Amino acid sequence: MIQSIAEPSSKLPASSFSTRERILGAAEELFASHGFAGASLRQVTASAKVNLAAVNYHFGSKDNLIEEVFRRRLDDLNKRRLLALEGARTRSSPGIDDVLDAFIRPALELSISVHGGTAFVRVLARAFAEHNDRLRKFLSDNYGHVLREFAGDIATLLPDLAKEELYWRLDIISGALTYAMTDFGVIQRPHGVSRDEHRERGIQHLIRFAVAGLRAP
Amino acid sequence: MIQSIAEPSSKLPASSFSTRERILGAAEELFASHGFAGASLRQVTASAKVNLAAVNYHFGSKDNLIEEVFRRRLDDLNKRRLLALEGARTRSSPGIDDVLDAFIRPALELSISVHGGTAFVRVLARAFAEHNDRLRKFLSDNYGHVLREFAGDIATLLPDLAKEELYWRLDIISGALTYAMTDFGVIQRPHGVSRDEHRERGIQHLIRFAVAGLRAP
DNA sequence: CTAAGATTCAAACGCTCGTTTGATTTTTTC
DNA sequence: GAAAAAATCAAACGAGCGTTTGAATCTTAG
Repeated sequence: MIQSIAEPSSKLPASSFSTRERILGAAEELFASHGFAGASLRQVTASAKVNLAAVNYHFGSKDNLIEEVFRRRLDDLNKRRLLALEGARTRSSPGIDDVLDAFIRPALELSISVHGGTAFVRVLARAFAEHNDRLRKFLSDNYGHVLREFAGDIATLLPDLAKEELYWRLDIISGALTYAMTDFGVIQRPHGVSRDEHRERGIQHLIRFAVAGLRAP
Repeated sequence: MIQSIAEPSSKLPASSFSTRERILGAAEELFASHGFAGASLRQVTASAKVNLAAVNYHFGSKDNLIEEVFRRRLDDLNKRRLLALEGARTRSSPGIDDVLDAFIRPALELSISVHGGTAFVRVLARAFAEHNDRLRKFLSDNYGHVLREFAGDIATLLPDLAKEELYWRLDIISGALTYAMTDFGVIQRPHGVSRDEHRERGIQHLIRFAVAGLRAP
């Protein structure tokens, strides 16, 4: 019979785990390059080298698979961001750049160090473009409290900045960060510079830019 | 017989013009909300109240229709941006904010004053998320020279800023601008503030943020 | 007015989509 | 090692996809 979908983390036989993970990895890659509607389950299962019916068996539907692709990465990203923020707080006198770094660096590390992370960041950017209400609510639930946490810390560091203004600027930074991490831009990667190095440079530029923007009069 | 697709601007009977425009408008709206793969030609033609075959008759294919949706708006946007830049140049002593305004304001005006402009901006954001090579080449062809024009002016205003750094920052601004204009963000529109007013405020914040970011040490 | 051309239309084409089914194989449990 | 449960599989389902066709209708020009 079909196993419970409601508790995906309940103890699963090791054999099924492999199939599940293979599907998630292939889906992440294909959603990144073709979009949610553009990537078919036949492409996904072929790439994952599993049977077509495995998706509906393990996830119930394509929509649930999409959601699971997000959950797997976002849970981890949020934990790392909050951990990095804790680290910045315990520093002697943390500056705005420290807080911003705690926000940006985990996303950078995800995008370069985690296998499949590059694809996931592109999936995330697609999610922003989707005005799909279900997806937005899901992201807001998994994302909103982290943003508020960071906003609180920056607010105490910039006491003269109006709350509304601060939220606007953090929102702009989020957009620019998403954009910067996905190689959307027109900037060509120079010869002799690796893809990871190129992205690292982009983030350095972004942090400098963002700090100055936050401090704007 | 089927008319030439190669010259869409050649004199067309007025009657066909109406059908063409209705298709473009409906496609723009549906591509914005469901994506290029997610919106079907049957949805488009139903929304436009034209026959299904009209799309292939007037545009040849779905891909050509997508391209035409971009061309219609981008030609105009680019003209307005370069015109605004000309205006800034003839000013007595134009500052960075004047140049940035010339870049951002036409996009803002498109998104609030032009019928369908809001939808188009969302379509544009989707195009960024698509790594579709054909689309990227098309956008680069229609967009690259304008970006270079603005970069040149800002470079003379910030002579100490390295070329590479400048291009990075302009790229970040482009991403943030696209993001800001599409209501991607998490900021809720306050009660009593119209949608247009809300977007106008966002742009004001963006310009202030961007000017400070460009001037970053 | 009439012939020619441009446009619209209903219908169908072959294809791929997400999902379901029921049998079969593998794994777990006692 | 046999019964139960979980997982995999090939095959098919109806639906929707982009595109094509050929006839019908409308518009234009001589």
